[in-house]
Amino acid sequence: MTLGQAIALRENLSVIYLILIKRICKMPLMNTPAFPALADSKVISFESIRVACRNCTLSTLCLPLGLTPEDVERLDSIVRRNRPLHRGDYLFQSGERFRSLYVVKTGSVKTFAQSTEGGEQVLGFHLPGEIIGLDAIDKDAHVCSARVLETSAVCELPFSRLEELSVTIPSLQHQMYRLLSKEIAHETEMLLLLGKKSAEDRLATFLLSLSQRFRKRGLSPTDFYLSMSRHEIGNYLGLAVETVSRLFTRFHDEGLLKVDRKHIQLTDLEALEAMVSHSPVEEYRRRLP
Amino acid sequence: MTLGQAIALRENLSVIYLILIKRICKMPLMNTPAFPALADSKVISFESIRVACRNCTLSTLCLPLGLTPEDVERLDSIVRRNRPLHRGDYLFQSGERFRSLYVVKTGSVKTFAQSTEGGEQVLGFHLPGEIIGLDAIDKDAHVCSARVLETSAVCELPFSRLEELSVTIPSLQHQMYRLLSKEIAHETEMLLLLGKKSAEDRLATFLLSLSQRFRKRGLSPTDFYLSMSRHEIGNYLGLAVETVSRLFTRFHDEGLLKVDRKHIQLTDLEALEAMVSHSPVEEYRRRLP
DNA sequence: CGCTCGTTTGAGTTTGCTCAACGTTAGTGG
DNA sequence: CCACTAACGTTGAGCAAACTCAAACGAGCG
Repeated sequence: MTLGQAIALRENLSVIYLILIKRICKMPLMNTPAFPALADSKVISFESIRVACRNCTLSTLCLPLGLTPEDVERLDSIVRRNRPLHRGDYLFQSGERFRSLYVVKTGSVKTFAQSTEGGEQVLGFHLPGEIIGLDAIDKDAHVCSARVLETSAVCELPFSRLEELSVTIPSLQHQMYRLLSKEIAHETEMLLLLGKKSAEDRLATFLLSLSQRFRKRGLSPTDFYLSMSRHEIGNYLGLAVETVSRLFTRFHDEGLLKVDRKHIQLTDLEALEAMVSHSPVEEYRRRLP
Repeated sequence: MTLGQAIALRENLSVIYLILIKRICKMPLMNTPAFPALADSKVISFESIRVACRNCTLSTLCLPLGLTPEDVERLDSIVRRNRPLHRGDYLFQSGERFRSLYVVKTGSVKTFAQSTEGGEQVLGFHLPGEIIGLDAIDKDAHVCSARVLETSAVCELPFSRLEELSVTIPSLQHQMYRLLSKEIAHETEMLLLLGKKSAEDRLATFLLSLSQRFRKRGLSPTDFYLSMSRHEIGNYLGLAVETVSRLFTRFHDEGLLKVDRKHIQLTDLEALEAMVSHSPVEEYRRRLP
């Protein structure tokens, strides 16, 4: 049971067999304290992931933010909701013609760039509500690849249609600008991370970033499962696998967190936050609601 | 005499005293093989940097790309051309309210983020035609600071007006999307650089990037002056000053380049390119015109 | 001329990498 | 259902790339 599936369950399926789920997942249900009481006898239907934008709880994170109901409807009409993808499936590969942006609906996706030596740099892990493919607009071709880390549902937004639509909906255009800008600002933070921070600082920052993103999605910020491997974390943070492993062990020993394979419990958020260096801007925002 | 000034001279001033310039700059004029014959007797007028977009040779690099003459005219009407800035002047500082995007017209600008420890991460060096401030749209506040590295002219584009305009000019909107996307793709490359590459690879990549950007601007790709200090280069590349210095010395000894203070001559581009690891996408693009 | 800043060079240190071994998990196929 | 295997994760030892500290030099500026 991973984050994406938990969200799928909570947000999109009205009725399921909890017990069935538990057996499928072979681990306790995480992040589902508010799981609705279950009574009926229907089995998971992956068709039900095809939720309209107006009913999607991710709409506050995704593109529809600030749009009128009518405009959301128009946006909804261009969204393609394909069948769920499975671990390892590609959303797109580097070099492919750019056609669509993708929004993670449930599950998680990693993006990565490849270099000639076969070397791979993980560029990001994308959680529900996050948009993928923005870097492909300029060259009209994907400059990185994207594969799903676990069974995931993804909305597809044909970019040409999105662009047409944004011509007629100024607030959508604004939202697009914000989205693109947010991505730039985020990568900027990553540059600071990779350029200046220590291994310890990097992992702490990574965990806190996940924590905050889970919180935004109404999930536990202190208790979650990682959908990516140690290798992928290390690659993302510019560290060797061994270093990541050792750091997890050390953090564990220092009482900062509990770690059991992919299951993470942040037991001392304060200490973890004290460990990372913040930018003054982040600092300022922290004091706001 | 630095790049920016050379461009200013070539592109914006119809008549100047070459000798006067030489004295001011106290070094030979670089990158000005096509310098127009000079005859008249007018002194530099910094007012003349106020070139309309339609006459600006940077328009192929900057926003007007692909716009009709009428639309360029409309874009031109919102551009503010302020007086030149001098070394160390701020375009904006982190935390400031976001009002405008800036396009370097002549000279060069560095952007950098600050962390609580007073640590500074240089995010980029911006040459003529390059746009600054795209990361501020989302939060409506600047998340990094920008200061000019040498006397520079900068066009200011009030973003609210630009946004209004882009609603009515679809090709401008498209251009904006491309621009934002390009920035993301560029930072992606930087992530790969900082995450995976060796010190040697980083400096080589940096020099080649400069080289290519100079070439695009019609300047010598092999003979140029750096407007930034070793310290700033090191900071940008995630290296210590000493490492940068040592690498320059080593590259020099290996016959890859000649370096005298800020004056760089790349004598063996091939070898330099062989040194850096390319992404398959870059590889593919390289084979195209 | 003397000051400061930027750069270079050397010496020693350290962080995080590489290599290697081993235990564990999960996926596969009989 | 279980055995097998490949991938993943942890741990240790040694190493090296790049950092820090220190000092000297040169350029540029008042």
